Amino acid sequence: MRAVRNAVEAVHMSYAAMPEVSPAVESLVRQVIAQVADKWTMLVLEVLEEHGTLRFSQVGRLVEGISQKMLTNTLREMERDGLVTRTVHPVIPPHVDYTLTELGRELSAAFCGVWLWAETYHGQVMAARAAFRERERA
Amino acid sequence: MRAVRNAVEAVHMSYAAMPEVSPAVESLVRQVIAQVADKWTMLVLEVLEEHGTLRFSQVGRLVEGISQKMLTNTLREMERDGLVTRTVHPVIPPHVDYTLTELGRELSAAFCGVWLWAETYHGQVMAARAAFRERERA
DNA sequence: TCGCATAGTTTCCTTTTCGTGCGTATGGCA
DNA sequence: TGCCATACGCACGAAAAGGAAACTATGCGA
Repeated sequence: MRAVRNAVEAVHMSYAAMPEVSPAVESLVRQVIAQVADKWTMLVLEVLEEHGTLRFSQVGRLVEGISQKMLTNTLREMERDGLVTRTVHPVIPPHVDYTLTELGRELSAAFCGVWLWAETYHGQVMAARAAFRERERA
Repeated sequence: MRAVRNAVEAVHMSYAAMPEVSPAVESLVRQVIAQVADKWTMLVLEVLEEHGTLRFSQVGRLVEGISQKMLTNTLREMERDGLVTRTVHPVIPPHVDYTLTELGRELSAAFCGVWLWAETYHGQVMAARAAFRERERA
């Protein structure tokens, strides 16, 4: 949080001088972040942002590596948190659509920075890992 | 990835027309993201960004809720990935400092968007959850 | 001489996570 | 008369995550 304020206000002010966020809000935010920063959530968010409305199995194919169970769980949680809307067409065989809500699209945009970072620096991360392995072999 | 390109280029172009990232790079990026989006990593990143250089136990106190074991693991992984530098002062009792690298600071900045999102919208998330509980009680 | 401080490591144990496989409803197709 | 397709829910078990506590080394102060 305070890190966020830093970036937003773009200043080097004394930390002690900054207004404190209430601990309750702080813990809520942490909780929300911990859930939302989940690996599958991020990936589902991305494919929905990319492709718009998708069916259950389409998401499953696009995310790749996710099991049906985790796909169900992830989509449920995202629906619960208001990130996606779930539309059931009561036909047989079943047909269910998922779409990002405005909240979901905002979150996806917020994650862009992280995706960019990963794209930009994953080479450096790999290099760091190689160097680390070298060092610890001694 | 393509979502990132979208944001960066700020266009509504056909997805098919966009240059594809190689699957190898794609999977690397996913792997890096999955590791880096870890709950403890994010929190450690935040306190180090806030406070600059910190000792092991200082990080432990500031992160709050983390066990010694997880703190060790998290810091090791972050060092391995080149996010922090670890400086050992060979004295007794031991004294070890941790500082964000440039890479770590960049990542921290990239996460700012997510922190901001959480701060801005956690109320809406809570509301969505309450509404969801209502709905499923039927 | 006792024990405290520091940054871990290691062991043991519990909890959580996750994959796999099976069941389900039913209209349409062979 | 089967059997497939779709979007799950459920149960079992393996694997991993994670917490608690003990143990390390050792100079210094009481």
